Amino acid sequence: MAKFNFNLDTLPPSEIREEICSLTITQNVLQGRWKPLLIWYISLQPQRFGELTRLLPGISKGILAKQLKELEDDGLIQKEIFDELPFKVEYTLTDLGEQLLPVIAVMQDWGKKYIDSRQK
Amino acid sequence: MAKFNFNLDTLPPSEIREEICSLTITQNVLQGRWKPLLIWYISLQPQRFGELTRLLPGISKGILAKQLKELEDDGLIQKEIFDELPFKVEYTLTDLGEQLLPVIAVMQDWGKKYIDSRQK
DNA sequence: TAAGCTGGTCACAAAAAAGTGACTACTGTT
DNA sequence: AACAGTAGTCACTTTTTTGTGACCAGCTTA
Repeated sequence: MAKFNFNLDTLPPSEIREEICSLTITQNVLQGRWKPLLIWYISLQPQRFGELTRLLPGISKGILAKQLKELEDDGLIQKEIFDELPFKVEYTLTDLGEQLLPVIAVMQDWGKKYIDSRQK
Repeated sequence: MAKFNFNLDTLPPSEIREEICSLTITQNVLQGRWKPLLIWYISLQPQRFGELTRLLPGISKGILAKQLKELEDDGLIQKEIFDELPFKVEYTLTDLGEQLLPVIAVMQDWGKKYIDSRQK
């Protein structure tokens, strides 16, 4: 069953529907405990699978592989396999992934405001 | 057990830690299937409980009450009870909640880019 | 030869999130 | 008197997400 996230009985105007859809899409793409951090780390420099397990404490290989796969399927990151021995893999942001960086940046800005507001 | 989301054995520099923390805070505050939409609807105009159940198709009263409560506890929205009869309740954004609107806006911008990228 | 590195997959268990339906208590309408 | 609307709460079930530990195959180092 499709999730429209708006009421089909009293259909909102199309510009409202568009805002709801675009917001929900971004939310879904970022849904996952490690995804925002993964995108941010990969934006700093291309990252390898093993390096990400070291950067993120407590992440399991299973969920790391799964969330990387989902980010790849959503077109945010790409995977490059180097056939050197021992072989290695590098994850980098796609253009679409780069375009997501403003979202990460404003999230960080707001997080700092939140911390400030709690320290008063 | 606290979730630092960074590696305590090889502690990253403090400016990196700060970015990780602020990003994770914002992520946690927005975590919940309906929260971004709730914030957006409330930013359009003060909203009542019943109106929100009508705007959001399929949301249950239980989860709506829970997510509103969490947003209130996090200081993003405030609840005003009017003692008229029949009594009514209105939810509005706090200052901190208003400051979150840029996050919602860039999420919507990116969602539109994502839709465009998929239509090619 | 054994252990450690590379980057994973898989089945299962645990935890977290979300949904369901009944119930509350008050007022206004029919 | 019965039903609708106000805004919820509560116990329970279902669904989704995350974590756990074993396993794989090829290579390097001690």
